[in-house]
Amino acid sequence: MSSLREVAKQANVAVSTVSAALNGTRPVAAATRARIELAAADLGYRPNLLARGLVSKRTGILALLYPAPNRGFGLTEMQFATSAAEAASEAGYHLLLSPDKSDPVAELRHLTGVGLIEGVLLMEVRLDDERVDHLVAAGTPFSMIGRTRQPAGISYADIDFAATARDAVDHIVGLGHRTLAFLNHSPDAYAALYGPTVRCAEEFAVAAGDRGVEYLGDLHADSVEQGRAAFEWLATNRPDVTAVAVMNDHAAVGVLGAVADRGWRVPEDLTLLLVLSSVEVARMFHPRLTTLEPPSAELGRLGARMLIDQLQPDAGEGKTPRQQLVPCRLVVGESSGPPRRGAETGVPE
Amino acid sequence: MSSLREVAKQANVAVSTVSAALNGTRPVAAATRARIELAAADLGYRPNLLARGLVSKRTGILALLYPAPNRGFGLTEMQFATSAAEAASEAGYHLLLSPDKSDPVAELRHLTGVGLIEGVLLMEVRLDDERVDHLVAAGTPFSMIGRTRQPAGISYADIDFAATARDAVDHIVGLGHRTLAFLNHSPDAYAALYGPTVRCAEEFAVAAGDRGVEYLGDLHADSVEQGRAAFEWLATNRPDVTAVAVMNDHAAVGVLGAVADRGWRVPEDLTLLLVLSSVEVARMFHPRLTTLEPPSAELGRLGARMLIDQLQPDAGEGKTPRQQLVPCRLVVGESSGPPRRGAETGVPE
DNA sequence: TTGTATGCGTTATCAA
DNA sequence: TTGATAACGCATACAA
Repeated sequence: MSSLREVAKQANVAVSTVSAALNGTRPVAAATRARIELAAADLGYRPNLLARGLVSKRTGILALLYPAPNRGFGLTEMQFATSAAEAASEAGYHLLLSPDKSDPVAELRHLTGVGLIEGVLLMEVRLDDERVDHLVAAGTPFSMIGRTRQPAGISYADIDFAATARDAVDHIVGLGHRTLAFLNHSPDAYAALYGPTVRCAEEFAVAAGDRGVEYLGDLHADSVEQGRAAFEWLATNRPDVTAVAVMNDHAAVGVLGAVADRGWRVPEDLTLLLVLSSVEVARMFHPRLTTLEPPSAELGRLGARMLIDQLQPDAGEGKTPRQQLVPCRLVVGESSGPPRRGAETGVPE
Repeated sequence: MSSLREVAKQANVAVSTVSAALNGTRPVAAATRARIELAAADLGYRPNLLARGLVSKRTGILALLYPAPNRGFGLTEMQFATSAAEAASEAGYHLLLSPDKSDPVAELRHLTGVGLIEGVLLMEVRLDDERVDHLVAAGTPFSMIGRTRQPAGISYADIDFAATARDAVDHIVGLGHRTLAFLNHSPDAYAALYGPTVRCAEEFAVAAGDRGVEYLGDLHADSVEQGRAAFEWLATNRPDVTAVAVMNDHAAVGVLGAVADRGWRVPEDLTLLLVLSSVEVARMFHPRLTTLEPPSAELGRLGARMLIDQLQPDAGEGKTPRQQLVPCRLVVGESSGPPRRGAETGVPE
C-alpha cells in the first residue's frame, strides 16, 4: 500500500536512493541505509510488482501449462503442480495455473503477449509438441516436465525410464521370473505420442532383453474391463507368464479381478507390478501392490528450478540447458513373489 | 509487444482514443473505431496487464490459497484447483497457485501487498480460520470453498452435508438396514476444526435420527491399520451393525481386509459406503464401493465465479454474498446390499 | 554518496 | 467526438 515515495519522505532521502538501498543496486551509506530500512519496515513497505515489472520486464510470474484434465489428471500431475509452486515460491516466484484447452499456442501467445509471464513450465510434454516449437520460436524461456523426442538444447526434468525398467526387471528376475508381460496404455492418438507411454514400453523391452527375460509387449488396457480381458488373454494364450507390469491403475483392478475369478492368487500365482503409480494408490489394493513410484514432487521442483535459473540475469546467454533424469522408486508391496511352480508347462507353440 | 502508442500512430489517432475504442469506455465514431481495430489486429496488439493493473488496480489475477499438501492432497482437492482455474480462465482471469506453508496470513499480506492479486479463493477452510479473519479485516475480496462456523456475509460454495447424509441414510434404509456406523477422520487438531469432518458426523447423526436408524459415531480411522482395528472392534462389540460409512479411503481398505479375515463378505455381510470419495477411487476397490462423490469440480467453478462476480465494478457495495450448497452424488457400487440375516442376534447389553 | 529526471504502457481527466 | 496530459510505482542513466 505504501509507496517508495512515502518511504523516501519518511527517511528524508530521494526515491532513487530508497530503491537502491532496498535492491542493493548501488552503494548506499550505511547510515542512510539504516534509516531507509527502518522507514520501510515501519510503513510495511512492499514493492509493487506491477510497477517493477513494467519497467524491468521481470514480473516474477511463471506459467504452468497443463492439459485440460480430459485425460485423467491424477495425483501425479497434481504433485508436479504443487511442488513446482512450492519451489517457485521459495525462490520468490509465483506460479500461474494455465489450463490449455483447445488451442495451447494461442493461450501461450496470450500469456506472453500481455507481459504477465516471465517463463513457462510445460507439463505433459508429448514426443512432438507444438507448444515447444512455439516457445522456441518465440524465444520465451521455458522448461519441461517430461521431454520431446529431440530435446537437445532445452531444459527438462523427466523420469529415467531406462533405470526404472532395469530396477523393475531386476526385481522380478531376483524373484526368479523368466517372463514379463507389459500392459501399456491403449494406443489412442494421445498415448501414441505421450512420452511415458512410449518410453516405458521401449525401456522395459530393452531391460528384459538385457536380463534374458522374455518380454510380452503389445498388450494394452486403460480400464477395468480391458485389464480383465488382457489377463484372460494371457492366461489362455501364455500361461507361462508369471509377472505382469501395468501402467494404468484401473487396468490393475481388472487384472486382479480376473486373477481371482480364475481361482489364482497374487502373488502366489502371479506377480503384479504397478508402473508410474504412487504408493498412495498401490496401497488401496489388496494385496498392497508393488509399484514404481514416479518422482513427481522432485520433477516438479526440478522443472521450476531449471526455469528460474534460466531467468537469472547473470545466467547469460551461453547457459547450458540442464537436463535431468530421475528414476522411479521401487516400492515392494505384497504382490511380488517367486513364480508359481510349473509355470513352464502349458507353453503353447 | 506492440504498444497502444504504435496502434495510435498506425491509425492516426491519439492513444486515449485507442484505449477508449478498445475498451468501449467512451463513445468513438464508428469509422475511427474501425480504423483502430484494424490497426490493432494488424499489429497483434495485446494490452499490457501490468500497465493496466498499475493504474486501474485491476490485474485479473486471483490467488488460490491451499494448504501445503502434507495432509493428503487428493483427487478432490485437485479438482477444485483445476476447475477453478478453468472457470477463471473462461472469465478472462488468471489463477495463481499459492501454497500456504507456515504462515498463511503473512503469505496473504504479501500477495495483496505487492498489488498482484485482485481477490482470493480459499481452499480447505476450517471452522475457525485465521485467513478469513485477516481477509475480512483487510477488505480483500474473497470467497471460500468450504465455510467457517459463522460464514454470514461471506461468499462460499460448500458441500450440502445435510442432504448428502440424508441420501446416504435413505440409501441404506431402503436396503433394510437399521444401524449405521460412521468412521470419521482421526480426531487430531486438524480434523477437530475441519469442516467436512465435523459437519459430516453431525449430519449423519441427524439423518440417522430422522429415519430411526441407530447411529454409531465416535469411531475414527485414517489408515489401513486403524480401519482394520475399527471394524474388529465393531464386529466384537456391535455385531448388530450392518452398514458402515467411511471418510478415509485407506481406512476402507483396512475395513475390507478385516471383513475378509473374519470370513465375511461385502455386501452380503456388511454394506460399506465411502464418504466424500470420487468414483475414480471407489472403482479401485473390489468390490467396487458405493460412494458419495463430492461435487469438487462444481464447487471449484462456483467459488471462482462468486469471487469474480464480486470483482465486477457494477457489483456495487450493496452486493449480497452468494452462498451455495451442493450435495454429493450417491454412486451405488457393489458394496451395497440388504443387511445380513440374523444380524439382530448377538447384540450386547 | 545522493538527487533529478525520464520512461515503462495504461487509464482517466480534462480541454478542445 | 477526439487529443493532450497527468498519474500509477518503480528502475535507471545521468548529474551533482
